[in-house]
Amino acid sequence: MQSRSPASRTGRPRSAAADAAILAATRAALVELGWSKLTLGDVATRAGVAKTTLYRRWAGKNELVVDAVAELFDELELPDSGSLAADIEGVVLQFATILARPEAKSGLMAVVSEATRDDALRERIRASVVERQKRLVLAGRSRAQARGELPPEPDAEAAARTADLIFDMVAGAVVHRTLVSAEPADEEWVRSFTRVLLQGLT
Amino acid sequence: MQSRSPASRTGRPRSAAADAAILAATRAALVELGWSKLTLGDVATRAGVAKTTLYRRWAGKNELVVDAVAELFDELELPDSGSLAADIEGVVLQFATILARPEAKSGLMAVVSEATRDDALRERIRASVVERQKRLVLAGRSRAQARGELPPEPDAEAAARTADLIFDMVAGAVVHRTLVSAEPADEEWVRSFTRVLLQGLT
DNA sequence: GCGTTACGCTACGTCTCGTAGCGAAAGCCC
DNA sequence: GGGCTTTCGCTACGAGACGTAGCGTAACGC
Repeated sequence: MQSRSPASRTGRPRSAAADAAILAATRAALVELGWSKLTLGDVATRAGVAKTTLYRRWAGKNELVVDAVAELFDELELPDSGSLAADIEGVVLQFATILARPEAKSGLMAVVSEATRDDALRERIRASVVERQKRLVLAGRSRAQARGELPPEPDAEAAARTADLIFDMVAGAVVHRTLVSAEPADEEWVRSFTRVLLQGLT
Repeated sequence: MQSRSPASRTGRPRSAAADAAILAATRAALVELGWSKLTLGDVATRAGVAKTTLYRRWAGKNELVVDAVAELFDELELPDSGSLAADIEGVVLQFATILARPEAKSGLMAVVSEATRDDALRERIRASVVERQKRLVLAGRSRAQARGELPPEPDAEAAARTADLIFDMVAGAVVHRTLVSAEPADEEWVRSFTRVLLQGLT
């Protein structure tokens, strides 16, 4: 969602239902057609809105798909399973499950690819997907430090670097396993991965 | 390159120079235009061939870019630096350097995205990029095992699984760091990453 | 009711796609 | 050299998506 200018309190308000319908239609189109064959005209028809309405809210296909996919990851939550290993396994498995869905698979990588030449788009992805879910890493770590499973970081900067590294390793490995190797990131794989990661962090 | 039927020994042979020119033109177009704005007509013009010639050799944009990008990774080689940590750091840094190039960035992720709905394309990627470079993991490991830095695997199946896991972790982390986090995978980052990975494997 | 903004609809020029058809060129074999 | 086969360059084409403009209507706040 782009921040509409807060001064605009007059006139007909934008339909929130239309936003939801458009994003849902985008995901449905991603499932059926994939990124490359998805057209904005088709999305508009599915959502029951005019094509012009769609263009008034999003700059293009890229921004629309980022918003549609970002919602998928909001259902992630950190389980409170008592041990760091189980916490990581739980979150990684959830992440893998979401990423296995076709709308996430074909949508996410496509916009990441586009973002290599579009700074604004990359920032949009970072803010609405990555930074939003980094909370899981931070919460899991502080919980583990309270239990004494992880050593405290020497300073704030090092803590941020480590969190970034963990995020890159977790997200990267799951994405590569799922999309490139095209093998399921199932429980057995998650256990092996967690063991390597956890042993490396202590 | 698709395997032309070996029985066709008659007629005018295909120009090998044209193949090279097309792949080079594809990389140049990826640099200047990126994936989404790259058109096959433009590539043909750059390469100095007719558009029809291009369609006679490749099924479409996806296959062409896979071949063009795959060549980039052939320059990877395993340094013989004496220790496993230095070997890994060297390869990861090479990989990161290649991936930082714009033609690799925008091309690779785009075809991976397309491959989520195209089994043949995914297999093409796997064969010409992933499987081709997995040699580095295998060579590095056997060398480290000979030096006693890594324990021998119990059986062949477990060895293959571990190799796959390592590949997913290395490639995934570098890709995520470079493309999503959009931070350089420089020497400092590579050292941190290698430390975590290596400690997790022993 | 009045001003303002969002909406649906239609129409349009532009671009890329992928293919078809043609004559010419470049090899092999006799 | 002549014939056969396949590739090549070129042109042209219909199809489809893009993104925008213009218009009349609908929905809100004051």
